[in-house]
Amino acid sequence: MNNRLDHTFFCRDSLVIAPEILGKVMVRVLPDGTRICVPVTEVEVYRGMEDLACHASKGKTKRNQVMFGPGGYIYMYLVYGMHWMLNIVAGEEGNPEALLIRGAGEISGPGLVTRYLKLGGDFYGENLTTSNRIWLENAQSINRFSTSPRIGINYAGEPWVSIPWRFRAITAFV
DNA sequence: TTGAAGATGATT
DNA sequence: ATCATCTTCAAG
Repeated sequence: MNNRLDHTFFCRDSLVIAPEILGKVMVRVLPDGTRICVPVTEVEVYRGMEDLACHASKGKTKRNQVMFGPGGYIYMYLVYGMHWMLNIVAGEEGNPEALLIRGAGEISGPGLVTRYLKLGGDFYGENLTTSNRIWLENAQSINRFSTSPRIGINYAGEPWVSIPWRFRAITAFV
């Protein structure tokens, strides 16, 4: 009974994955063996070189290179000098897309999610389909969700600031 | 080598 | 509305 989501789930268009990943269960095993299981409740899609809000839009760099690989890997990065962001790489190899995890369980906010799950830079490049310390398990997806523009990306300009690529589970249905 | 700008969160 | 805090990347 292996319930873990595999590459067939992650190696698809991020816009297809986004609504489906809501409600899937993130499992984190701490060094002491403690297991934290929380459903994903909010994500944002960063999709391809043309998306000026996506870190991959300026080309491949040491920091964003994992996004250019196949889906199912973790892209971690630090913002504002203090908050680690957890992203799940999506799509086929060569197609830089990722889902920023903005909410999980009762936690709201991408920086708080990584703090709660004890995730940092050492998770950069982690393979979600084989890792023994973090993965996603299948569960019924949330079929009630809302979409809205992404947060904190005003620098990207139109149409990227307005495009509704933020997907939130409606709390009452989580 | 340097500097400006962040995919935020807590506080005023 | 402001600030903490520091890596990344592009410019010089």
